[in-house]
Amino acid sequence: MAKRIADSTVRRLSAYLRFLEDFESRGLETISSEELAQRGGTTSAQVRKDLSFFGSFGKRGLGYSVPELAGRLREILGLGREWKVIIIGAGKIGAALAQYRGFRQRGFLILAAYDANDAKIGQKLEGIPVRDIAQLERDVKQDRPDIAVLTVPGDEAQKVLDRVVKTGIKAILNFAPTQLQAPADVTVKTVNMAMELEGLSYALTNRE
Amino acid sequence: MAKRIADSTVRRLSAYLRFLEDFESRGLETISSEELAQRGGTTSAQVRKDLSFFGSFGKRGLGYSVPELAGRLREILGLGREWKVIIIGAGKIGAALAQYRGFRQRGFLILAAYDANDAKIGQKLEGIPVRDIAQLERDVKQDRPDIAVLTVPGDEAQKVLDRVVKTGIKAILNFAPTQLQAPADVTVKTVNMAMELEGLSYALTNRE
DNA sequence: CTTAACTTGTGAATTCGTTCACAAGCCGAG
DNA sequence: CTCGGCTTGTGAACGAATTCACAAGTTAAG
Repeated sequence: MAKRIADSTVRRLSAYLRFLEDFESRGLETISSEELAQRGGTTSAQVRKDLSFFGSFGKRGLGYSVPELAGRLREILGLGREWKVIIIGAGKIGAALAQYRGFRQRGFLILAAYDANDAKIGQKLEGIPVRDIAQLERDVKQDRPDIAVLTVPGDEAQKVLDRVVKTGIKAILNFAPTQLQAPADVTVKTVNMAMELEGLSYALTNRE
Repeated sequence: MAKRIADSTVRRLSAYLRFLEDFESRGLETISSEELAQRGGTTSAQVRKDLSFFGSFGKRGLGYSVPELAGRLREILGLGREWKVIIIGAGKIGAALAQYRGFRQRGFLILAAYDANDAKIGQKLEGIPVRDIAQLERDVKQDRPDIAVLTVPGDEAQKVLDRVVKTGIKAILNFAPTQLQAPADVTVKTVNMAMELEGLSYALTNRE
C-alpha cells in the first residue's frame, strides 16, 4: 500500500460496507456516493476521496455497483478470510463479547477465553471454553490466534499486554481504561467507555 | 467557552486526568508536561497546547501541581457533579455496563435499565432495577436522567434513539453498530466494536 | 546578585484531513 | 449521432490539528 491511510478513513470504509450490505440485502444494484454519504453522515466528496485511495470502483454518471463495491471493501479491510480471536479475562465484558454475534458474522472466530480464576477455568462462557491463563503461551503456539481481546482490570492490563505481545500476537483490542504501551509493529485499539462518558459530561457541561 | 474544542483534545484531557489521579495516589506533588506526555503517548507540546485552551495552570521551570491540575480537569470535564444514567436494553452488554465500577467512581449513577422482555422486567441487573420500556417517558419526567446508554440491537437503535430524544435527554452513549441520526443539540457517542475489529483486520492485512 | 538548568505558554510553521469545483465519462431520449 | 442530465475521480484550496521553537518565568546554587 503506497500511502498511509488515515484511521478515520478506515472507520468510514467500515461504515460504508455496513450500508452496502443493507442495500445488498434489499436487492439494490447501484448506489451513488451521495446516497452513501447521507447514510454515513458525511459528504459525497468524502466518500469518493476515501475510495480513491484504493482505486476507482465507480462508473461516472451511474454510481457504484453495490455487490462489487462491497466486495472491494471486504478485500481492502481484510474480511475475506477468517481471523482467530482469543479473549483474555472471563468477566462480564468478556461474556458480553463472547456472545456478540457481530464477531462470527464478520469472520472473527473466538477460540477461547483465558482467566486466572480457578472457579472459571474449565467452564464455558457462552459456549466458549475458559482456559487457564498459565497455558496461554503453549496454546498460542499451537492455535496461532491473530487477535487478542483484553478484558482485564486496568491495573493488570499492561502486564497482560506485554505477555501477549511476547507470544507474537500483533493485534490487540483493549477494553481496559488504560493507555497501553506496545511495540510499533503491534496494533492496539482501545475501547474506553470512561473516556466516552467523560466526553458526554464535557458536552453537557460546555454547551452554548 | 470561547472556542470550539476538538474531540481529540477532550479525550486527551480525560487521559491526563487518569494519570494525574495515579500520581496523586502515589503522593507526587508536581508533574511536567513531558512526564504527562510520555504516559499518554503524546508530546509535551501537545499537552501544553491542550491545557492552554482552558487557561494556564502550570509554573514555568517547575511544572504543574498534581492536585490542582486534577481539580481543574475535573471541573473542565464536568466531573464535579453527579450524572444520572439510564441503560436501555438489559442484555449482556447492559449487564456488563451495569456492574462496571468505572461509572460510580466517576460520578455516573445508574438509575435503572429498561427492556421490552417481560421475563426481564422486575428483575435486578447487578443490583439495578429492570423496568418496562413502556414506562420510559413517565420515568424520565420524574427522574430526569442526563445520559441514556443504548444497548439494543442495531435494527432497533434508531427507533429507540428517537424515542429517547423526544423525552428531552441530550446525551447518548450508543453501543449499537449503527450510524445514528440525532438533532444537533443532542450529543451521541458511539462505541462500535465491529468497527474497531475491522480496523485491526485492516492493520493486519496491510502492513509493510 | 548572577548564572545555569528547567519548564511553561504560545505565535508561527507545518502536516494532515476535508471540502470545493470541475473536467471527463456514462446513459437515455430524441 | 447529439444533447442534457448525472456522477465519478481528483488536483487545488481550505481548514483544523499538531509540532516547532523560543521568549519569559521559576528555582537553586554559588
